[in-house]
Amino acid sequence: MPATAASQKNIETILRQMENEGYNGISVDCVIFGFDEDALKVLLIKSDLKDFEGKWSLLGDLIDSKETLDGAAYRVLKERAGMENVYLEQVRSFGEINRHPAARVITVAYCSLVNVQHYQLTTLDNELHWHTVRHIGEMAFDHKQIMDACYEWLQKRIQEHPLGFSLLPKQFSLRELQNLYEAILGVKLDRRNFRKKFFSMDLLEDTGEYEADVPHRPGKLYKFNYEKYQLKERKKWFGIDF
Amino acid sequence: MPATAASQKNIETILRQMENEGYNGISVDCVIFGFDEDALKVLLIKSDLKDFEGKWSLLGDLIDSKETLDGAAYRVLKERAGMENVYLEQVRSFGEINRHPAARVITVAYCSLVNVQHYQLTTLDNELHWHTVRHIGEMAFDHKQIMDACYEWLQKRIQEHPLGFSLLPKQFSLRELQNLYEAILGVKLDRRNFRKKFFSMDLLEDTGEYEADVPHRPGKLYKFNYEKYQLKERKKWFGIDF
DNA sequence: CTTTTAAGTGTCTTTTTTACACCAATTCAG
DNA sequence: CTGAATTGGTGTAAAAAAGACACTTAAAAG
Repeated sequence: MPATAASQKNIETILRQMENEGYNGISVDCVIFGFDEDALKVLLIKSDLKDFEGKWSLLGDLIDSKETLDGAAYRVLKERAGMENVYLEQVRSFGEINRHPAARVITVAYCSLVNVQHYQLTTLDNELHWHTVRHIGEMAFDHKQIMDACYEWLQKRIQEHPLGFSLLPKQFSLRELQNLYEAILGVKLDRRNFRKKFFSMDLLEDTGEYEADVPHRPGKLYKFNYEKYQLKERKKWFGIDF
Repeated sequence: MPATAASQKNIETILRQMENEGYNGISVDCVIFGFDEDALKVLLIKSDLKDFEGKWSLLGDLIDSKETLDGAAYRVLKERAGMENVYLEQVRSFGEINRHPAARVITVAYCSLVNVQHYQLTTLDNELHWHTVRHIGEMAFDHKQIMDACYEWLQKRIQEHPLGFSLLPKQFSLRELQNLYEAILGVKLDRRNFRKKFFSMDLLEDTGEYEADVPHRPGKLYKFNYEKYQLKERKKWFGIDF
């Protein structure tokens, strides 16, 4: 039986047979971060393995031999969370020998950031939930370790690439943007310097509109100018520093 | 037949059988960069596959189900190049469906930097050679693409971590250090600013000795203070910029 | 109309980066 | 022995970026 994308029923059987034949399994695991109520969340699913009953795990599956790594990651996201049009990036692979109880499985971790509001989880998926990153304890497999690695990757990545805007509505206030960065980076930033920095990058476009339904002075709404960002040739800059 | 570390003779047979049974293979490939005569080199081996006769390839092998990813990478380096005590880092995985002609093989790329002088290749290994990175053309498999990705990774990595010192003798002049950075980054750097930057990091230790056998004024020799580097707590610094 | 909350703004200081030029030490060629 | 060639070693000024910091304004809630 090939190591194909398997239904959840027989995955343990497949893995055990694969193990007996001396093969390695390969899977992808998706770490989907979302942002809601000023806190960073991550999308987890109840583990379907007896060994990890009650524990939470990442969205993953074995890779089919007819799909690419990226393809498998997108498929998992669609099959297990109904998510499409999400931008995934590979973080790294994890290959400790006993990381999976049933067999030797090497996994490739993928990471993404989405707007929680854009992906209302169907109530059918009551095994699928957003968890506040700060409050997550033990997880199934080595998934805590994978999630931590992805979180560190994200903190670095978001400082160098405009990932954050996918977590915000199309139009957002600078407060929302700053809350997002503070939640992900885990620090407080100076409001004035934050604004100065973003305005100097010249990638935010004033929409002329204002926040509504806030119990205080409403802020201007901006949108991110992706075209301008694409045009800016990536600054190769050489700042040796360690 | 398990997907174990296989002798070169039957690797194609193993792969074909694995392919027939619907399994994915997993390999590691090592991109070993070295520095010699002011040029960046990479260690390549003649491909052992008929499909790629005469082409150069990275040092790689299938992963055994009883070894970790890192372990496999270190084993490959020892078995195929006789290298030990090398620091390897995982870069990322490559999983295009047809990247290997005999079967579906996903590979995890590892990267390192070594001092070419420390690893004289035995003349027995006349299939193993250092190649100037700038001059490399076509390679076997998707190994050119992997090497390019590792090269980009290296350029970024060396600006944030003191990888470069493993390519230099224990004691080195600032010119040697600068040549190294210029070779890897592919740019010319201002000599005075380069020196200022490195001295301000306070990680170079004056040995009191001087270069010898140079056809010009000899420079002071320094060594890198790894202890001091370890002590410096990693500066988590928040400089949003893209 | 008072309180609360966050929006919006500007300046000064410090740090970092960049640009740039001269004299000194050594080898080599003649 | 001398001059040419080559690289070592140094400092400063200007520009850019980062960091610290306080007050007025707009809206909502009571």
